[in-house]
Amino acid sequence: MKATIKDIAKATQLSTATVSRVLSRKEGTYREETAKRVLAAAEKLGYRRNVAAADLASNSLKTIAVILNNTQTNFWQGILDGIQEAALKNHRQFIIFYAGNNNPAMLTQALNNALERQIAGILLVATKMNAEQLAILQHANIPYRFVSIYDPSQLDRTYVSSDNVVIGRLACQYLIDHGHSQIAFAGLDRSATGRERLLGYQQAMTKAGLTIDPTWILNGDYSFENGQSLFPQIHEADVTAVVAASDMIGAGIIQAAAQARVKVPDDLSVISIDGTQVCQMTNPTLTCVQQDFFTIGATSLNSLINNEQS
Amino acid sequence: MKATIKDIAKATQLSTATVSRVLSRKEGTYREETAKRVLAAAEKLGYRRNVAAADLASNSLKTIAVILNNTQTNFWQGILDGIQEAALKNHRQFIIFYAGNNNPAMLTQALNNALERQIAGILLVATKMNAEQLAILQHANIPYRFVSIYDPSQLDRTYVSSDNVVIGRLACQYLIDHGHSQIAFAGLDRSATGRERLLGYQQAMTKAGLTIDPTWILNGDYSFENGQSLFPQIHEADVTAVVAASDMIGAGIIQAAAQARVKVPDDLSVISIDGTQVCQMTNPTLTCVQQDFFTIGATSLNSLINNEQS
DNA sequence: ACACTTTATGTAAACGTTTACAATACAATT
DNA sequence: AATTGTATTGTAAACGTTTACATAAAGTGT
Repeated sequence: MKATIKDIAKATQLSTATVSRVLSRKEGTYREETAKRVLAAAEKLGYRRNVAAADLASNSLKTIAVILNNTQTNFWQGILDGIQEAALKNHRQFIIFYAGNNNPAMLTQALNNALERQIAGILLVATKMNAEQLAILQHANIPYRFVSIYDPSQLDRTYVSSDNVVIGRLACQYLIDHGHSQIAFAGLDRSATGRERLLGYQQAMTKAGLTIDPTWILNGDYSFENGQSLFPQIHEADVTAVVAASDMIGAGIIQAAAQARVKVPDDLSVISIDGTQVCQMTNPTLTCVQQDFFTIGATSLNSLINNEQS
Repeated sequence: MKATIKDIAKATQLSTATVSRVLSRKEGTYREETAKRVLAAAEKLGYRRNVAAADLASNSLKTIAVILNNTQTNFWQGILDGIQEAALKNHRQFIIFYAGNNNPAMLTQALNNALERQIAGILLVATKMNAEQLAILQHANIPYRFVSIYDPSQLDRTYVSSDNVVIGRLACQYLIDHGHSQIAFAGLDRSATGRERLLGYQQAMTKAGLTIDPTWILNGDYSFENGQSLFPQIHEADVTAVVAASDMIGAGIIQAAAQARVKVPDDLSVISIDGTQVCQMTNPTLTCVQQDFFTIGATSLNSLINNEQS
């Protein structure tokens, strides 16, 4: 039988109101000595606050929900660390709902589970939504942010990500600067994220006076396997270099290249986008355009709570 | 203003009790036709269940908390997928609390946050606890399981993991079978997990009539960087092969070996423990003893809910 | 026609907090 | 001495559900 504030009230001969005030630190509404008695009793009884009851009573939503989609790529950690730091600074708690591995049914479920809780807002990490899910989200009338991956249908300020046009441009420019003129772009998905990176790539090519062969653009899903499976097409295409849409894509390409005895970077240069630890694990190591996932995570949380009314 | 069952009751001219019964599917207590009316009204009003209130009223704890420690290794995904599948089968929800990157303060916080919610039990993924945290956990009088990494202080049945002795033995035996007799063991931490794997390694060596030089045992923390930094010691030690305590350790060793122009596997054989995707990203790819993370995750959840009274 | 069972619904208390408002005690001011 | 103000505590309603118990209506068997 768990101890409640009533038990503490009884033990200290105080009212539950006073106990509550002490326990939720409503400073200036109680005497130091009273606080000591209450805290001592709480400690002794092994009291633990019941957030559900508290939220229900106060009708104030403090908790942030994070929906985590298990993409094959691995940058959650940085994003979560950023979210955590920002949450700490703002005295917010966040809880994570797992949406499985790009599984629409699980995502719907995670979304519903989150919305059934008393929640101040939702952060969607690496999440792609279908129309139905988007409708649920918008209907809920709760602030949300797409983090790192987002869709073109999103309005202003509902997503937080790197500047993907710049990223695409930087990656491509790096290869151009190293003397390449036939450059593929591999592993893009059809989200706005993918499209913008592609745009950056196109800008860099155009600015350098280079033309792009349509066979150089290879769609995908950011995964390692996808990188491996795209390699033959890259190899056949008439290119000397490739921008990989993620580290995982890059690693997959490098691995498949090694298998096919194609030398990287001599026969094929690879640059990837993300900058996770994966870049150091391949042989040769991957050159990359780095995303600051920590900042993306922190920014998304801040943006969410500074604009909760939205 | 969110819709509540009261609103639905008003709209349908029914009592909140009946609405509640329909909404929580207490079959056989209402007519089909009533259910239709209720559901229609719920839909129309955009009703969403308030889990907090429901849990509070029913006093039944359904939600499982998962505490996720961000180790440098990357097997969460498999474990989470396993937990998710088991949760689905048992009609349970789970929510994840992030404990940061091996950060004791964050872990304490995550633990407290979890305990403040209405929670049926706790799954601790890759979590190492200090005495204070363990005391909190045990004091809470809630069932829990350590998943994959656990401490020797844990009692029977409070952890779910691979058979780490067997894993250590298998890894070592593989190398022995391939003709090695001087075998190092690198990257072990001081948890029971680490110790048991070491024991398995020792068993295999002893059984093969081989003696172990103390300099062959290298402690660590399962991380990629740790693998890289251990390489010089492995190189200096008089060994032809090494068991890496994790894929990350293995990848680190391989990378450092490549840098040092030591040929793997000709000059140094490496076998790793885990079997994550990382094994395919190195060059050469890593041979490994595979852990079934999915099953570990699923088993841990099942074990938890089948023994909740504990 | 009777008692008895079954089915469907309603009434109201309970869960553990928070908080508006009321009440008290005491000090300071006039 | 009466008044006002301030600091501290208490009273009780409210949050959105669930559920034991009560009730009513309809069906069953004799």
